[in-house]
Amino acid sequence: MLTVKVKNKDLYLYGTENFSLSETLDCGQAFRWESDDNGRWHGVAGNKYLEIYRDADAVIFKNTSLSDFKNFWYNYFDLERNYGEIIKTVSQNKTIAEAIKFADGIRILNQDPWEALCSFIISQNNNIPRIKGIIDRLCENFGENLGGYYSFPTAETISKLYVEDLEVLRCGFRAKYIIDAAKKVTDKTVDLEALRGASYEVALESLMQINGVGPKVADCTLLFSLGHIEAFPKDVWIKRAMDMLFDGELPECAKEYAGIVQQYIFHYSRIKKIGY
DNA sequence: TCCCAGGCTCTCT
DNA sequence: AGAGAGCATGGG
Repeated sequence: MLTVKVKNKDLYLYGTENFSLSETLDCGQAFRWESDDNGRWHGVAGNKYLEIYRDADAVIFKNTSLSDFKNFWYNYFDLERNYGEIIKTVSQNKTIAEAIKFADGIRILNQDPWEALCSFIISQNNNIPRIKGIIDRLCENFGENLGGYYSFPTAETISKLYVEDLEVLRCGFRAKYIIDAAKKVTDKTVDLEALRGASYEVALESLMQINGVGPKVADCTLLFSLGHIEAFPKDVWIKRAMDMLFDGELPECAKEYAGIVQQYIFHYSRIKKIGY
């Protein structure tokens, strides 16, 4: 049972279960969060800067109003979803139960769809430090200055640019993909918001109209921003882990929650270095 | 230095 | 329809 208190402009959230900030914010689903030496996380989402950390019995949202929490962060951190129940269901499989022991506090973020799409286009054939650097430069050069931090630039803003304009990002061959995505999102060739209610198959096909968007990038967008938790992004780690642990096929009890289970297995496979 | 990074496109069978 | 090269860039 979640309860909330506001003290001195900060919001205290009590009663959270299965909510680890580090497991959630540092598992490769979002690229704009950093932690400091004290284990406090700070980042930008929804044009808002947030500092967030945990003390003995609360998750503390610094300088956050009740309305910002209710209208934005509650959904962003997927606090409505009962992860305990999902873990119970998918733990019918012993291997999944074992994997979850290593990170039972992962939550799937509900990010802005355009930001997720653009970020995962940048992520292809790339590594996390560089992905973060490119996204930082994207926001600093084309986002809005919100007072020491920058918003993620809108698709409309990017749609008006040329490949040469993106040279400051040093993102290589991905620049043309970013611009194609921005154009198709802006002119509603790909109507991102409409994909929330679309079937998984329709949504996947729609996203893959974009040059540079294949199954992996499309699945990440669907999972991390559009509420399609049945999406199952398949990267090199997951492919190896799936072959080793499940002979390539997800157990029946996990299929409804494939995307969430994917995160548990991804985390587990990297800790255990499965396939190496 | 050289290898590779949470892929995708293009080309060639 | 399946396999493999090439892609921009820079961190380790």
